[in-house]
Amino acid sequence: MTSFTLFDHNEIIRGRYGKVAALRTAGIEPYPRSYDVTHTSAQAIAEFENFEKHGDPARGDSTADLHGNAPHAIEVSIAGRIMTIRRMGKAAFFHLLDSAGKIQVYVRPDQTDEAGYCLFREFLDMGDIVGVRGTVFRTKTGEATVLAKQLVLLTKSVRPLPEKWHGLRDIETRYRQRYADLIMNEHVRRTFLLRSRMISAIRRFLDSAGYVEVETPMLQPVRGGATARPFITHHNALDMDLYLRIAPELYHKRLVVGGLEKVYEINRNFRNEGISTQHNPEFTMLELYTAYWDYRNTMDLTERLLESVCRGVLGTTTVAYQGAVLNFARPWRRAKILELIEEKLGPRLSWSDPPEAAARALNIAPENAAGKSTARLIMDAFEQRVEDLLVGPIIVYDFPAEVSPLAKRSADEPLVAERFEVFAAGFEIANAYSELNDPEEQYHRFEEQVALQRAGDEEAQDMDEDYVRALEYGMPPASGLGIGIDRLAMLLTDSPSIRDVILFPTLRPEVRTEKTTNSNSEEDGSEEL
RNA sequence: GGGCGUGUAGCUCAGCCAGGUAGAGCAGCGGCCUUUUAAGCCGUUGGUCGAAGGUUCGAAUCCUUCCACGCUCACCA
Repeated sequence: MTSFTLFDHNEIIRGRYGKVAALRTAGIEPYPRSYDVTHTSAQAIAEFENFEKHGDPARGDSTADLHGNAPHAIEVSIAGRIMTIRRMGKAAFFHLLDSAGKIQVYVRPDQTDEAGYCLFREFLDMGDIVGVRGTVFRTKTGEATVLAKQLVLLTKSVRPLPEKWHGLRDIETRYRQRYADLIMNEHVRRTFLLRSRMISAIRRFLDSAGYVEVETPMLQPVRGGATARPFITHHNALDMDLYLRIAPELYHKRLVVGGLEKVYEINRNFRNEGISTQHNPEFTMLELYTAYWDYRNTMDLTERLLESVCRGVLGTTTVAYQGAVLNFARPWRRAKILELIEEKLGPRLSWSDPPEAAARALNIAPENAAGKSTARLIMDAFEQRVEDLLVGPIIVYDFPAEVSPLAKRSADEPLVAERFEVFAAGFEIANAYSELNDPEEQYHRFEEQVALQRAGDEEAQDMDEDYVRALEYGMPPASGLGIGIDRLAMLLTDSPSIRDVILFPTLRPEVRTEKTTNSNSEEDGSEEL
């Protein structure tokens, strides 16, 4: 039996370890090194169906018959995990799962090699990974099936798969054991394949538009580029605290100063804030910057980019999300925040209204409005009462400069920043602006952030003197864009939670009740605060 | 952080309201079966009922606390 104890070894697992030992005794390696695969499941089926339709014109055609001995049958070598087994006395069918999907295999003693047949009879279980070489035929129920001529074990599985009909449902187990989730749930495999294709499509679009992909620091001495609470870590050799980045923005604009006129990065940001169906502590952002553009140009780019990604990934610009239908075909509606406030909530406001008047018009109780600026009051109302109503995609623009410390002010309205966000299905998927490149004004805006920090705002940004120094060299007019990759993936895969599009979402550590070991030496009664 | 909900066999779930020997299906194990599709048929093993306290003659069930997860509100992207 097994010589070690681990996790929750039960009767089934102990029995399977027994099989591993028995395999070795029988001279069969349970974990061999490699296998020569010629076809995926999908390729094998496609090739067979093509053969059925057209035959082999060069040599006369025949599909393999019941006994698999037609002269010119399609021969394949496939590999994958056994998902279901139907044993019928001496013969059996099983389904094999590989990266392309499932394919059925037929084993019978008069066709399968003796070693392979014996292996199947004596040792194989659901979950095992095997290699099959054989010919493709069609069963009497019409399924393209590989008649196994040779069958070999590639990896013995010792842990039983979840139930074959209901699959793995428990949400916590699905996130913690994503490997089991991926094995059992086809829609999960599809979701993550689509996410990967989506990111590829974005890279293709930007690469062909002349953007340079860059990598900028994750470990930052100064926090900036967004309003958010950071994670703090420590570097031992330098003996200094560092922030995990909340945004790469300030580094990208340094690169624009340096003459990289079109840059982008698709990478992780970290924000030490709440977790929800739309928030994971680490999440993936696309950020890009274009010299000589303002936010109008970036609006156009955003539309073209997302339309192209939808077409490339879904084959259409129409996206069905949780019952809503969105169309990403250009052009999208564009509306100012104040327009939408009036349209959805009624009052016609101006950024220069006194806060008391704005609060009154928005029906905000005086105790909730105390000390807040007009900009803050309007943004609160927008975020709480308008965003959810925006099916979109819609470009919402002209945000208050007060909440946009890195954005350029509007030429004709100094309280307003040239900034827009894209909303789709009620949540924000993009944020962009004309970049502030006046070093003196940037310095003063940082000073305002520092003042907010002193007043207790944990999300306010740091003064970044090196960034101001870079602006002093001169940054060309430029416009940047950030797109939340996870949220875009949610939209395109119709996923209700961000955790459905992140392979390993952040979870509390699993507490294991250890049945098999007794060495709880760390039991020291130390208390968490 | 607040509110609501969930946690029972490896997996999917009953049982809890109205306390009285812990159940089913799948998986496993032993049989039968050479074209099955959740294969079928016969037999059978498997559980500290999330954890710890309490009430009770007796707790999966009632009470308290704690843990994990989900939904939701607050905060954020």
